[in-house]
Amino acid sequence: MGHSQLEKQKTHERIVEIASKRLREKGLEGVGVADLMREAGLTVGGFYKHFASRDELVAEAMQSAFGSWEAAVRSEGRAPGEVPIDEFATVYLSPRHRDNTGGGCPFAALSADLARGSEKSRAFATAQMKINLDNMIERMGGADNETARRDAIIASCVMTGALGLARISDDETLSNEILETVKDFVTRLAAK
Amino acid sequence: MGHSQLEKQKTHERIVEIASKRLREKGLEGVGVADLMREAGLTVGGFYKHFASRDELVAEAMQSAFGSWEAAVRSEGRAPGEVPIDEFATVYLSPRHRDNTGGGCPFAALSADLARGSEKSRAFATAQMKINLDNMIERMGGADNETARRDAIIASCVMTGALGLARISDDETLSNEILETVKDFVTRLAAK
DNA sequence: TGTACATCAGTGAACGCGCGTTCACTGATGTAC
DNA sequence: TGTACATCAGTGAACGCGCGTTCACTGATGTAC
Repeated sequence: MGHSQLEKQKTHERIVEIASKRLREKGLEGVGVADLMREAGLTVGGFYKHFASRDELVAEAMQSAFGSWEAAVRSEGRAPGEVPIDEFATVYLSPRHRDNTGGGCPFAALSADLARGSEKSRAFATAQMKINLDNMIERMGGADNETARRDAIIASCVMTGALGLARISDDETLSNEILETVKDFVTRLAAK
Repeated sequence: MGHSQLEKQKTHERIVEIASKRLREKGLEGVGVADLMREAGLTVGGFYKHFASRDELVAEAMQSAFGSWEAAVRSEGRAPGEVPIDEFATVYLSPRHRDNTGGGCPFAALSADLARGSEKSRAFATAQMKINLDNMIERMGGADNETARRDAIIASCVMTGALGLARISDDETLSNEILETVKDFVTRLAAK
């Protein structure tokens, strides 16, 4: 196997990316080091050439998840204010997102894990939450709009809540109804 | 130690109650059998005089959590329609509830765990969700009110979502703002 | 350009610990006479 | 009422497995001459 710096870095990123996905799917304690390395096409032992401990990977994977989420939210490099709210709500509240926990919103996927996380990871999650809230405020008409902050909070809560409940329901009709109802609501909230 | 049927049943219920609380706090995989037994004042071995496996306890604890939650929602034996929505929202979105994950709403505490649960536990959770949704519809003006169902879905999503985000935030000002904002919103939604 | 050596990403077996589960045992209670 | 026996909730040590971590080793690549 080659071991140029570039190759090592690529391997590192591959492991983080896989972890970022699987940890959202199975929870922060739900996937083993060996499983992740196998999925990356490697064996267990090599793990510690990249991370001092499993915890360190979890931290990096969380950062990666939030980072790529924030990037996705700004879809195609547009500023959040330029992304129409109904476009955002349609994607967020789609069956596609509901069925793609691993590639989706980390707040919805990990909320309980984040709430009981270490001081450090809660601080990080809170900072990310503020960034995403600001994005939402932009979408709701900007900081100078009087009710924008209030509406942004409400929209953030309904949307994460809807995704959570829609993922629990094994009755797909109900699951879809939740997504649709909330999508319409958020769209109307922003149009008002 | 005595072992009348009554005493055994009481011990059984004590273990379930403790599990119901701790599992909501730490997640369905977050607490060990030995820890639970110790908290109940017993030793590990006795566990299997009450449950065939850890999974069986988890199932019972989930039923208990949802059961007592539904009972709490009907507070003081009143029908849900008799519980004013602002009273319900005030309790649900209180700092007290936020800080009491173990004694609180199982949907908010366990949403990720429920979403990736077994077929059986998802079916159970979905059934409970429908019951709680019906309760919320009652509170929103009853099934004959045209928009009651829609508003009940929205209220359920904002409230669970708000609790989730408020629990993540280590910035208490933001956490409280989320709770307050959503409480006002739900109250207004119902008054309309 | 070619050769010897150093580096280090990756290997895979082994270790140690925690945790779910098992098991032989205890001793208090209930029952039979 | 008193005595012998059966039952069984609870005990605590032991077992086995999974998983995070360690370690001696490999072999391909980069570097020095």
